[in-house]
Amino acid sequence: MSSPRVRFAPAPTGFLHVGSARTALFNWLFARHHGGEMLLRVEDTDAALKTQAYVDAIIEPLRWLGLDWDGEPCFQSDRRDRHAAAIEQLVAEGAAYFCDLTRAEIEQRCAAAGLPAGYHGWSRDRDVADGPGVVVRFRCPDDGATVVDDIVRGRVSFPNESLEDFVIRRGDGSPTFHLANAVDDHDMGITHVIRGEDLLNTTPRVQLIWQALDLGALPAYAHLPLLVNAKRQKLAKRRDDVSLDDYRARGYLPEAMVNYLALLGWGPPDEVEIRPLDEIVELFDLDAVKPAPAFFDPARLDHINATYIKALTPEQFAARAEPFLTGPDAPWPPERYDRGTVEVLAGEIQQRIVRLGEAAGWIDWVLCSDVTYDEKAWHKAMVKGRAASQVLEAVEARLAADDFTSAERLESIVMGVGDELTESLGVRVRSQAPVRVALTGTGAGLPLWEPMRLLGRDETLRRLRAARGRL
RNA sequence: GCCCCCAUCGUCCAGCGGCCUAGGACGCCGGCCUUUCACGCCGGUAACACGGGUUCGAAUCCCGUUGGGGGUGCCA
Repeated sequence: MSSPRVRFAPAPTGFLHVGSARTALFNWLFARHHGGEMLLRVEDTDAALKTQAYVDAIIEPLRWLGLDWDGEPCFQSDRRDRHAAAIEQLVAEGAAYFCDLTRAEIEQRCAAAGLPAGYHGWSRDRDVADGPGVVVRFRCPDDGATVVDDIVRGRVSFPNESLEDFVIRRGDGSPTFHLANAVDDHDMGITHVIRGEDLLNTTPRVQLIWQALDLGALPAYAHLPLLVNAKRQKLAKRRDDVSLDDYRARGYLPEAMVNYLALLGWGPPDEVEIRPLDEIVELFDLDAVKPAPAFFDPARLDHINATYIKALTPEQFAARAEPFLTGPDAPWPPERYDRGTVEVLAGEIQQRIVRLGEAAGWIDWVLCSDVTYDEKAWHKAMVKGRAASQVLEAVEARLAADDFTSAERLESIVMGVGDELTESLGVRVRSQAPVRVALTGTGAGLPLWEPMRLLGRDETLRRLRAARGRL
């Protein structure tokens, strides 16, 4: 294939939808795989949508994902003159006509004529004059069929009689997206239109406009399977978790998100699913995309994200987790945060978290100055647990004599107390549980030894004494 | 209502007429490891929606049924 050119054409809606992100990704993968170009076109035919905030809401998530585009972003609203000229041409040639009917009037006419709801070409022969509030409608053929050749779906045929004369220019003079789409795709030299299946039904309209304008060869089309929720409905803003930025904020890694998104509707032939992007670029192609809708499965995303987090080096992890460990939501005073501490504990944290946002919950006891006891854990280890008081007393005494330079030694000291008490009392004594509750306030968490060394002798002893005093 | 799309384990993907006693991954269940929680490792569970064709042979091709979804705007 000779250097294709594709475009990602989102409508500015205030955020980037995961479904849009997947569309952007597939366009990008296709372009990169074939050494072509991907352009970014903001579909703001409704010019009110062209604000910097709306545009940033698209661009920033794309950058975060690592998807780049060629040239400057293009705005449909900047091309009003070109669209107006195309509309004028269609009217002049009789391919489109003016209409001044309101929705209510259209319904009345349907009812009066005993026809089902719809447009039925009501103004075709009314010779409406152009003016404020008057729309332009495209005259669709009454018979025959419009065929869409789709890379993912094959040939899809739409009977023209099922197409209504649709609006190509609104009452306020702005073009609708069908018109703008055809004109812009042509003018930008787009060779492949890759978008969601929800737009498949609009394609005959765009093609009809294309032909009426005599724009030459049509681009190839590929309609990607929809991303759906657990109930198999199209992912929607109102009911589903669809904002890409929200995923970022919770601590999903962009490379994990991209990897997961690539797997919805496509799979590598060798079945290796978690892999670097450059390999995906190499393996990806549109003819391997499946037509069936795909469930956006948070559990699978979690697994992939967790896998990527585990693969980070301690330094990388500490750097990437930092935004989640500093800032106003951090549970510890800012001056107690220390990246070095995170690096030392990174490996242990990485194997326990799914999202970066969970990191704080595993190390708060190391960075906070006070311990908050979980009462259930306290009861289990200190009240029901065997010989808690003796364990704490012995551990405290032996730790007082240690210099806290070796986590390994700290471990053997604490575990040794348990073993000795087990021996002398003749029952199994677990020394770790009461020490853990004393130091961390909870019954489960990171291995204690390295954090103890980091905490230092004074703080460790202070916490042990505090717990003993509470018994 | 009308138009369009879709149909392999619960989920995502492999399979593109014989290699299929249908493969991998997630999830789930069980075991091992472990003086916390996890990770890791091992094992198990589970699908070609149904009915007709075509063919020596069908998960793979065709038709129908059923089921699901999308569209049906002066949104995109």
